[in-house]
This record gives sequence, structure tokens and C-alpha cells, in this order.
Amino acid sequence: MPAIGTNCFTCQARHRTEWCVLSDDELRLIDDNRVGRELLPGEVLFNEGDDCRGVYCVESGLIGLRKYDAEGNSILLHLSMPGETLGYRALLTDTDFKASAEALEPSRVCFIGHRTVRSLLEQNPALGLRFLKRASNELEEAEEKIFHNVTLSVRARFAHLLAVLIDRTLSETDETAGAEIRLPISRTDMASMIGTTPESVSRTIRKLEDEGIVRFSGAGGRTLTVPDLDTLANEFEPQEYL
Amino acid sequence: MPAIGTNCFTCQARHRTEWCVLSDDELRLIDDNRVGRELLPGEVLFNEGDDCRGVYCVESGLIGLRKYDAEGNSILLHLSMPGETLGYRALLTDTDFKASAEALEPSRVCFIGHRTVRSLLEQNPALGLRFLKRASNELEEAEEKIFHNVTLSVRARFAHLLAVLIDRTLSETDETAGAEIRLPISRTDMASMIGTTPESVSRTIRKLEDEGIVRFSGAGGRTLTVPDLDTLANEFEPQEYL
DNA sequence: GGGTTCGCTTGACGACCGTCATTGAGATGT
DNA sequence: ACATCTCAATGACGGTCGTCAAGCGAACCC
Repeated sequence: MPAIGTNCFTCQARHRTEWCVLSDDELRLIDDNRVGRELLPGEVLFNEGDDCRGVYCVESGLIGLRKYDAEGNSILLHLSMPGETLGYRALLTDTDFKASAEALEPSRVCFIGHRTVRSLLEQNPALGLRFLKRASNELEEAEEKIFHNVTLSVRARFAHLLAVLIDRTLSETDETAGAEIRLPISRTDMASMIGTTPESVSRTIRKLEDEGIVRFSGAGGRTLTVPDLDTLANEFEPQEYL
Repeated sequence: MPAIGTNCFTCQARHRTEWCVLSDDELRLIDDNRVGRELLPGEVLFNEGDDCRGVYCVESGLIGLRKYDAEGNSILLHLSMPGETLGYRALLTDTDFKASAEALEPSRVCFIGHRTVRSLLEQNPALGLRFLKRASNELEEAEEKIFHNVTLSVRARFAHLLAVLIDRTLSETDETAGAEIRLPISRTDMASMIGTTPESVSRTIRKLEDEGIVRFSGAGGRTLTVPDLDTLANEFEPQEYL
């Protein structure tokens, strides 16, 4: 992995972060106090229960947030893309981390100590409001997820997950018709994201493939091809007959 | 219902709200611009999709936040107690309401226009940080709920719900042993909160009663008696064997 | 008072989905 | 090349839980 964005000013994710409301001087404060780190897939950034010494800003790659149940099974709660800052909640509520963070792809992450963050929050009120918007959006997502888990079938939830994953990775390059992406996560992780088992995911994949809605290929069946995104969307958006 | 707390300074819920960080002058600004309203059970405060003209602060009673699916079934997402402020998310993200709010008990609520809120947020940064803490806590709750829905059985989720409801209404009056409360919501609503059906709730109640863990009595079976709270807790907290 | 409505309960049935076990494919290391 | 490991796929089985239907009680309204 090349050493991209060696500082906050040239960071490719800069405009997507909450820090974009800061002045150059304020940003310099972060840049002087950050600690960069590279993670390989599987490496953990922090664990549930660790106490929070600062926040982590994702520069590149993909970070997964997990919780573990009593038997050691993990639930993948959230995927953090470049530009996202992790740990701000624990920092603000003065509690330990409520989930574990683990790299899912080779990633670059910067650590920013809690003293730095707090002093910035105090001197620039706009920063707090930015984080508040982030939290509000995440809350909306979480409630929608709860809603979906309750009202939709495994098949509909899986279709929705695929649509979200596609949307996330294709963001700009709008192909109106179809899409082909490389899945960043395993069957097991996808299963946990929609509250089911890997077996059910496999079976659901089979059915969707038989109906020509999706195609899984490549190493580990991780290349996803969707000929028509609308057909996929029909699986979780009950068509309105107004 | 008596006309309690006729202004923000004497409001009984004052110290539980985010506004408690405001100066007297700032609080007066709210007091001058608020509009009080009383709601009877079933009355709606706002609907999903309405655009947000300000926030609502619960003074007394109980407000339920719901989402409706395509067939008109409702999912009860959250219970808002006195001191909670509703609508701050929609206000901050400049979107419409993502859920409907409805009184579950006779309630008193104050409306505060968005201009007032925004000017306070600008002039007192501490207010934004308070709301950020609120959002962080709600997010933590939401993620735990997702986690529970996935990993726990209907029985465990229901036991957990009962424990939460008891904890909420008894807050201060700590009886270590048992508890008796009046349930504020119907079977159907309880079912939707834990992602199941009223029938399954009834059957679960039956089993828990047969085992002597809980007792439902009174009008509509809405008086809940729990002889031993620890026994109830065992249903959703797998006892650790170190 | 009788009819209506609404919510709770209970039973029967069955489908969906979770559990367990087996097989196979691909990657990695010696 | 072979062994090993991990992950995906698939089949068999069973249980939980959702669906449908009927019965019941309380509250409400003409």
C-alpha cells in the first residue's frame, strides 16, 4: 500500500470527515498530534470494553465494527468507510468502547488523542454540531435497521444489504443499469449483518441466482454481478400501486 | 391533569433535559417562545414525513415513537419519558420526521420553534454537546437492540423488555426484591418492540406465569408483578460461570 | 339492554429458518 | 505434491415462531 496522504491537508478523505469545518490552524493541531497506523485484514484497532483514549479517523480501506455474544459469535454492526471517525461516542460519553473495530481490508487509520479532540470541540462549536449530525444519521440508520429486521424476510434483508454494498462502493460511477463489485465481507459476516446464519445466506443466494437476479462468481464467490438494480430493489421495496 | 410546571423554571423535568446547561437568560428565551400542549392517549404529536418546525420537550406523561410498514402495522421504536426532547435529529439534519409520535398516557409537551433552538445552539456550544451525548446514548441503545434481536430468543427479549419497563418506572424507589408496575403499553405494542407478534407474546406470558417468574393481573392484564427481579434477569443474562 | 368493537387468549397448522453434518473448492505452508 | 485449514454449498431434520381461526371479556355507543 502506497503512503498516500501523509498529512491531514493532503488526506484524500479530508472533505468527507467532520474535521472539514476546522480552520487551517485547527487542522494543523490535529496533524501535529495524530498517529498514523496501517492495518492488514483481520487486525484489530480496539476491542469492546477498551477504554477510549481518543478517536480513529479512517483514511483508506474498510473497518468493521463488531459485537460478540456469549458463545463468541460476532455480529457485524457497521462498516466504516474512509472519512469516518470512530470512537467519538465513547469519548463523549466518557465510557469504554461498545464494539470492537477490525480491519476488513488493508487500511490506513489515524489516531487522535482525546485531549486534542476535546480542546477542538471547545474552541470550535461547529465541530460538535458536525458530529451531532453524524450521530443523528447513524441513529436513523440504526432505527431503519431495527425496522427492517422486524418487518422484512431474510431474502428481502439480504437483497437490501447487497444494494447497500453496491451503492457504497460505486457511489460516484453511476451505472444506471447493472453493477459488478467485489464483496468486502464473508458470508458469515453478511449473515450476521442481517440477523441470520451463513446457511440461510447460501440458500438465499441460490434462489436469487436461479431467478437471475444476481450472480456470484470469482474467488470465494465474492464477485457480485447484478444485471438490473431495479429488479434487486423490488425485493425489498414493495412496489407501490398508487 | 393539573397544570403543573407552568413555565420552564418550575418544570419538574427541567433537570433531566438538555436545556439544563443554559443560563437563566437563555432559558427565558425558551420560556417566552414555547407553546404548551396537552395530549390524551392516542393523540398524535407529529407524523412520519411531517417536516420539522421545531422540537418537543416532554414535561409529563409518556410519548411513543412509531414507524409503520406497508400494511399499516406499527413498530414501537422508543418510549419518551418526561425530560426527553423529540425532533432534535430532524431539526439538525434538516429532514422530515422519521417516525410518528403519539401519546401513550395523558401527557404535557412543550413545542420550541426551530429558530429559537438554532440560535441557542449557536450561542451556547455546551447545548450541542449535550445533545451529542443524548444521541450517543440513543445510538448505543439502538445497537444493543439490534444485537439482542439477533442473538436472543423471543422469550429472552420479552423478559428484557419487562425488566426495562420496570426499571424505567421504578427508577428511584429501589425495591431490591420484587416489583409491581402498571404496563403503559398494549400486548401488540410490546410485541412490536421486540419484533414478534401479539400471539407469541401471549404464549410467552403464559409460560413465564406457569413458571412463577411473573404475574399479569388487573384490567387488560396490565398489572405486572415480579416476585424476584433476579430470576427475571436470568432469562436474558446468561449467568457467567467465570 | 343489546350490539359492536377492540384487544387478549388459545388452539391447530405449517413454513421458514436455525442446527448439525458432509462435501468440495481454494489458499497456504512444508 | 500433499497435508491442512478455512470458507462456501448443500442436504436432512426439527423447532420455533408466524399465520389463521375461533372464542372471550371489557368498554363503548346507540
